[in-house]
Order: sequence, then C-alpha cells, then structure tokens
Amino acid sequence: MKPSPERREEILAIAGEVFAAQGYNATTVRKIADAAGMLAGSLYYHFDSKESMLDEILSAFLDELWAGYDMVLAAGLGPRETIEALVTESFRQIDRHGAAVSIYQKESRHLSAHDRFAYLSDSQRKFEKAWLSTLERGVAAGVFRADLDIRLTYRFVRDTVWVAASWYRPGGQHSPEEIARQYLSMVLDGIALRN
Amino acid sequence: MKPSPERREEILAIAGEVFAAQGYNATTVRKIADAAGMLAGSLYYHFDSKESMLDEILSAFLDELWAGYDMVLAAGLGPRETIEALVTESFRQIDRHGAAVSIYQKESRHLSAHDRFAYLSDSQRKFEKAWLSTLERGVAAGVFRADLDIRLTYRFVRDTVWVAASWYRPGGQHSPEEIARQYLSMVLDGIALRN
Amino acid sequence: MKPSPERREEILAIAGEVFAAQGYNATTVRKIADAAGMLAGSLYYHFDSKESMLDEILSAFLDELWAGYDMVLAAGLGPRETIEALVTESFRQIDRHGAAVSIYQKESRHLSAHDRFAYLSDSQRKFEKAWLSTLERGVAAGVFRADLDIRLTYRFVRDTVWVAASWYRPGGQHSPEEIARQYLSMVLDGIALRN
Amino acid sequence: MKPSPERREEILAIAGEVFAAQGYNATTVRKIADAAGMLAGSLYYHFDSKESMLDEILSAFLDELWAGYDMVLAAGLGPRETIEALVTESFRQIDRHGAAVSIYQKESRHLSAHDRFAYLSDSQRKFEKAWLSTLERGVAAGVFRADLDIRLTYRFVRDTVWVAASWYRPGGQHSPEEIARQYLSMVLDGIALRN
DNA sequence: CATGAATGAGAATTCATTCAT
DNA sequence: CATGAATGAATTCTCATTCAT
Repeated sequence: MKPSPERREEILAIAGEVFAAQGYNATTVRKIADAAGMLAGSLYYHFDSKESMLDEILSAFLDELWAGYDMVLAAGLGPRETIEALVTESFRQIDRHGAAVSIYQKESRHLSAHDRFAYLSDSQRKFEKAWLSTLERGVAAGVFRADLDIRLTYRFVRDTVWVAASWYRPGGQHSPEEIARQYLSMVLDGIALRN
Repeated sequence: MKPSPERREEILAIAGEVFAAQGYNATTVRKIADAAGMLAGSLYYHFDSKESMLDEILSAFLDELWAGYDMVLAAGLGPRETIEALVTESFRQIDRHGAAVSIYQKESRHLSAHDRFAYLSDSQRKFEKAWLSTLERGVAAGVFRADLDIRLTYRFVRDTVWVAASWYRPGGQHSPEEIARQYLSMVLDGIALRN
Repeated sequence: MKPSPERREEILAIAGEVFAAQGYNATTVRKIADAAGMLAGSLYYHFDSKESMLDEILSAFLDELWAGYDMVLAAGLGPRETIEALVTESFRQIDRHGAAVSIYQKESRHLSAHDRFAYLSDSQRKFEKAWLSTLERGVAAGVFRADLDIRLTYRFVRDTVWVAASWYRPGGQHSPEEIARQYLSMVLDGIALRN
Repeated sequence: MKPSPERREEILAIAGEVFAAQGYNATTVRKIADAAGMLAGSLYYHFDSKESMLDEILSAFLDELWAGYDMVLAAGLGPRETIEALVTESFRQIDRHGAAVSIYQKESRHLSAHDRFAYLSDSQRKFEKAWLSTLERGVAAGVFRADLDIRLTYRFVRDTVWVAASWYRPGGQHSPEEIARQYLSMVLDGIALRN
C-alpha cells in the first residue's frame, strides 16, 4: 500500500521548498505538482492531503532537531558550552532542514491551533524550558549577565538563531559551524569593541 | 458618497490584526468583516480590494518608519548613537504598528514579486544601505568589532530587532524604549559576563 | 447571517427532487444549481454543504412524520384502527414529502453509518417498535392472524407502504387516502377472492 | 492471456456485495479491489470498466430470472398457481442473487437512461406484462378480487416481493420457499383474521 | 496476473468581488 | 452605508482508468 519512500522524500523536499518560498496557504497543490513534474492529482497517490505533507515535513524536522538537542542536554555541559552546542546544532538543522525551519517560523503560530499540529506547541514549550533553564543556570554560575530580563534574553537568542533560516542558503561560503561561531561571538560578547 | 476616513482607519486596524494573526492568505474578507461587525460585501464600499487593504497597511507603516529613520540618519550622530537611535525608533514602530510589522515579516518576501508591492524591496534596500553604512562607519571608527562579517552582523541586528514583533504586545510591563535599551545592551555588549 | 427561509425551502425542494431521481451520490451540486437557476458556488451561500441539504431534507421529513405518528399512537385506537391510521398517515407523507421518502428508502442504510445521520437509525428503531407492538396487540386481540411470523408481517406491511413512494406522483388520479384505503384492503384482506 | 472465468466470478460476487451495500456510485473501484485482495488497477485485467462489472452482474441475474419465469409462464398454470410460482421463483432469485436484486432495486431507475442498460427497461416491461396479464386472468376467472385497481395490485405484489431483498440474508432460519409461502399467504388472504 | 505510478476529468467547496436594493 | 444574493475563478481532492514493468 505504501508508495516508495524515496519518491515520497523527493516530493516532500520539493513541497518544503515551495511552502517555504511562498507560504503554506499561498502554495497550491498544483504548484507542488508542477515542481515535481507531475499532475496535481498524482500527489494524492503518495500523500493524503496537502496538510499531511506539511505535517510530515515539520515532524521530521522536529524529530531530528530533538534528537540533536536531547543529546546536547544530556551531555552535562556547563551553561556556556550548552548554549554553544545548542546554537551550533540549530545552525546544522537550518542547514539540513532549511525549508522546514522557514515554514515553522512562519506558520507554527496559527497551525498550533489545529489538533493535528498540537505537537508544535509541545515542542515550543520543551524548547523554552531547555533554553530558559540553561540561561538561568548560567546566570547563577556567574557566566551570564544577571542584569538582563531572562525571558527577553531567551527570546533574543532564540529568534536571533532561527530567523537566520530566512536568508541562509546551504552551500554558501560559510559553513553552519562557522556561522554558529560568529553568531555566538556576537550574542555572547556583543558587537561593540571592548576597550 | 465618500467613505469616512475614520471608519477606514478602524477597519484597517482590524484587518491588520487579523492579517497578522492568521496570515494574509489565510485571512478571508469575511473574517475581517465579521471582526468589523459588517458583511463581507460591505467592505467594498470602503476599499477596492483585500489587496489594497494590505497595501495601505504596509505603506502607512513604512511611511512612518522612514519618517523616523530619516530624521535619525539626518541628525549626524556617531555610529553607535545612530544604531541606538535606529533600534529605539524600530521598537517604537513595533509598539505602534505591531500588526504591520508582523505582516511585513511574514509576507514581504513573496509580496515583493508583485509590481504593486515593489516599494517593499525598495525600502528593504534603503534599509540595508542605512544599516550597513552605519556599521561600516562604526568599524572604521573603532567603535564596532572588525573581526565580524559585516553582512552577518547586519542581519543579526536587523532580525534581532524586528522579530520582536512576533511576541511584543503593546501595553505590557516594558515600554518600547526599555526593551530597546535591553536589546541594545545585549547586541552591543553580549550576554556573557565580562571579567 | 441566515439567508431567507423561503429561498432555502425552494432550493431544498429542488435538491430533493434531484436526489430522489438520480440518487444522492450521483447528484452533483452543479445539477442542483442548474435546476435552481444558479451557479454551483451560489448554493453555498444558503447551505454549508451538499450533505447538509440532504440532512435538512431528511430531518424535516422525519419530524413531520413523527408528529403525525405520535398523534396516532397517542389516540388510544384499537390495533386495526391504529394500523389503518398509520398507513393513511404514511401515504399522506409520501404525498407531501415524496422526494424525502424516496431518498430515505435508497440511502438510509449507508447514511446511518455517519454520526450525522444517526437519527435515521433511531427513527428506524422507534418505527419498528410502534408497528411491532401494534401488530402484537392485534394478534393478542384476535384481530390479526396468529399463524404468521410477526417480523415478516411487519416488514411486509412496512415495505408495502413505503415502496409506493417509488411510483407515487402527487396530483394523480388517486388521493393518498384512496391509495391508503386500497392498500389496507389488500394488506388486511388479501387479493384473493373469498368464497 | 485470458483471465480465468473462476476469478472473474469471484470478483463479480465481491463487487456485487459492495455495490449492494454501499450503492454503485458510492463504491469505488478501490473498495472492490481491497475486498478482493488486489490493487485497483489489477481489476482492469479482468474487466473493462466498473460499469461492465455492474452490467455483468445485472444481466446474469436477469438471464437466470427469466429462465425461471419463462418456464413458469410456459407451464400453462392457472392464475393463482402462476402467481404462486412466480413469487416462489422470485424469492429463490433473491436467495441466489441477493446483491444483484438490491442493486437492481436501487439503481435500475437511473441506469435505464443509458443505452447500455436499455435491457433493464425491456425486462421491466416484460415483467409488467407477465404479472398484469396473470392478474387480469385471475380477476376474469373469479380467483382475484375485481374491486381493486389492477395496476395498484400489480405494484403492490411486485414491490412486496422484491423489497424483501433489502433485509433477506441467505442461510437464515427461513428458506426462500418458506418465506414465499408466508408472503403469498399474506398477499392472497390478508393479515386480518377472517371470521 | 498483479503492481506501482501515474493521468485527467470532474467533484465539492471556498472566496474575492459585484451590484441592485 | 450596509445587506443579501449572487458570480466565477480557483482550490483541494477523488477516482476510473491506463500502462510499463
């Protein structure tokens, strides 16, 4: 019954690009099919619905993301090293799942109203907890500044990282790790010259 | 038989909220009309089309934004002070035109393909020029770090600021100026404790 | 918000005819719209969906049917008179709701699988109980033959009546009451000549 | 590369069940294939089209039915005995071709519009002629009541018999002949107790 | 004989827009 | 100014059918 996984993957990758470029709602199933070189109806041999393509794209991304994050969080690193590892992992995900990240950014808010996408909110909460507690640990340990609103800092770091998906293109001159390093340098030490 | 400007404003404000919350494409005229307490067809007494509502919302925002930016840029401030003023002005715009900023974030990419919204790209370019040159001035003056990729820095600062529109709600505990101060502190000096 | 009830009624009557003539599934929304002199999309101003038209047709019919039946059943008539009154009432419903009856006959079986149409099964059960108990009363009272399988008799009488909807056309030479009389005469006394 | 007749029969039997249960239009080729343990496309090795399956089911049924009817009609029985034999034969067909009978009931009306299914109307006319003339013979012979509308009587008997296909299940407690006997008893002598 | 992967014609439905009242 | 009732184009999805393997 299940069509070949390879073809599914191909189509999902294409669909992801189109969703990311045009927005989920503005993407017609016909556009995806055109990009995949088939007719709109043929997509339904492989997928139940447009929504289920989106679902598969987002959940595959989140699954991989959390595999990486959980490994980092379980490693028992200090707060600064944890932040560095999380940011680096995030840029790797942007590199690999750029489309999914873009879609997530733009659509997660109104998607999470649907039951089917409840896992987006779950992930969001887990995410927040991981970052906030790491930042708090860092403040307590004297590694991070204590004079900043911690939630503001969280949003600052979080957004700073993920929004990069909107311009990042894989295969460019900077590797994800290199970008992560520069971002971390800015986030941790600021852009002003110390004197 | 001209529609009153006050009613237009009211409706635009409502439309902006709905566009921001649900996305432009996912927003039906009927939803806007419902929120405005009228029937869908009645909107067409006030506006030509759904697109023209969007147009008006975005251009009103950009007009005001550039009024503020141009004033800052014309003031002849030093690079650091210019950045501070631009960021503060940006947070004020987020405070006043939160919906427009959100819409801009999510939709500008694919909108700018339309002729009608070409001004979005223009603004984008002008914006980039203003920030990049300020940063470059700062690096030259020894105010900003020279070891960072300047375009990366630009994107970092730009995104850091605007993405705040996604969570900022006017009337909260922090004023726009206070948020601007904290953001600037992070961006300029980093979140790591100096020793 | 609610469009005028008169137009709804008109359209429902038309839809009912088409459903009855062609079958629910074979009836496209376009056919209904054609018959109503509008475009397919325009139906959706008045109704949520094709299914909700069907729902309204069937439930309006059953509501009226049960209003009549309940009155008969509450009247405390003898078993033979009850049967006569139920059959007569049934032919009146066929006269008034011919389309609904036809649809009910053809579609109720597979519709009752849907939650939305669960009331069809409910009605079916209530119906069976009313007829069976009347027949049993009649057997006990020596009015009906005791040598027949009572469920078989029930089905015989039930089907005999309702299937008439497949050929009955209102405004023909026989009134519903006249047809009811002849049917009752056949059902009660048989078609064979007594000697 | 001719498909084996046995497999065809198997598939036709399955298709008949599904058509009868869900209605022809509501039955997708995929459902038939699922029930037959194959993929939808594979059916087309055995059959030209969904319609030709239906055609084969209905014409096989009608062929057998008329083989039986013709034998009865050629036997030169009296009117009452002819009716009894026709009804008994009908219940035997319901027993053997239950699905086909159900389908015939529900779909013949709109199918007979197609050229391909013109034989349904032909059969219908032949059927009507056989029954009507037998009833008329019976009235003339003083065997059946003369006070009834003869067409009404015809429909009454016809429907009474065939509608049984909607609830009859082969292998139940009553044999087709037993059911025929009870039906005939009701139809001929009525359900009221004679005194 | 059967599968897997399509095609393509239509289905129901949505929605921006129009317009007479 | 607003309503009620449409229009018509586009959208998602369904499904009978085809065909190379």
